[in-house]
Amino acid sequence: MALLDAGRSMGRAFSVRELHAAAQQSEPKLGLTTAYRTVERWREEGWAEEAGSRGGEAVYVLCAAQGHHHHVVCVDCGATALLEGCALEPARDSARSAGFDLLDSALAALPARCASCADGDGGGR
Amino acid sequence: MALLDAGRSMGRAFSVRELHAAAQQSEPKLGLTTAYRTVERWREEGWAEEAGSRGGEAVYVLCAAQGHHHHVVCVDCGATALLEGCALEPARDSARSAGFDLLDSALAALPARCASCADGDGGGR
DNA sequence: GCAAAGAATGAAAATGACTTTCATATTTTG
DNA sequence: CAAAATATGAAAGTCATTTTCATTCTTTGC
Repeated sequence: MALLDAGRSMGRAFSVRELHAAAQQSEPKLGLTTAYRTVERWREEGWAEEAGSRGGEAVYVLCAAQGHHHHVVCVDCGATALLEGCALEPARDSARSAGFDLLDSALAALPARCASCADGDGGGR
Repeated sequence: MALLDAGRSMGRAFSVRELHAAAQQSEPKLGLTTAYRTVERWREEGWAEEAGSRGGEAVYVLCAAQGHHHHVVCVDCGATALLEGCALEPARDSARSAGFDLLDSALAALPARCASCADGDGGGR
């Protein structure tokens, strides 16, 4: 599917509209509605995670790994990295002792800033 | 200000619309626009943090503490708790070694589920 | 093959949160 | 008290996301 190729080839977090634009280069008549529906399905099936929003649009990341893992996502340019190990365990313990269960699903993409965006490079995007 | 009273008295995360509805009980002609403007200002000034969204609406928490701290927020009922210590330091270190800086501002409210919502109580709200 | 049933698609319309605009009221300041 | 600055609300506008609905691909059984 053109959308999947497009998603993989951008290598960073993307909004549905960006994904749609990229996919249209190989599949010109692909509709925006389908892009929304497809990303939603990816999310339900665990292939993608919502990673906050940029400029009013929700952005998503394709999951590199299955199972328990966390990404870090640059809020400026969308660059991502996979975190090693379970860096959130201490937070989870702390939450548990307050009577809460951290939601891994919602924490799969941690907002951050990558080095080049921090430098004011403007990064990519 | 009626909005501040309303915010404090709900004791959980709230959307702008909920805050507006609550505040209107004591100030019937208060407009929704003002509620949006006020919450935005709270956020700029550090009195409130955005805590994700529920049902398409952004939700906010009033900050109990100033400075470095993290809340945990139930995505179902909006209940909140303040986490002790710097439970996110390990995650920050892990991110740093990948070349990213975690954004505290965006992580001030960690999505979770409180005990009563996990039990299927439906919690509050 | 081939027709009926089901799923996927896209264009256009609808929804709804949030923002802007603009004219009015309220506060500040001298 | 008048002039300037600021806050307010109603209505209109914006824009991402969803729905609707008619059409087009896929199945599946025969």
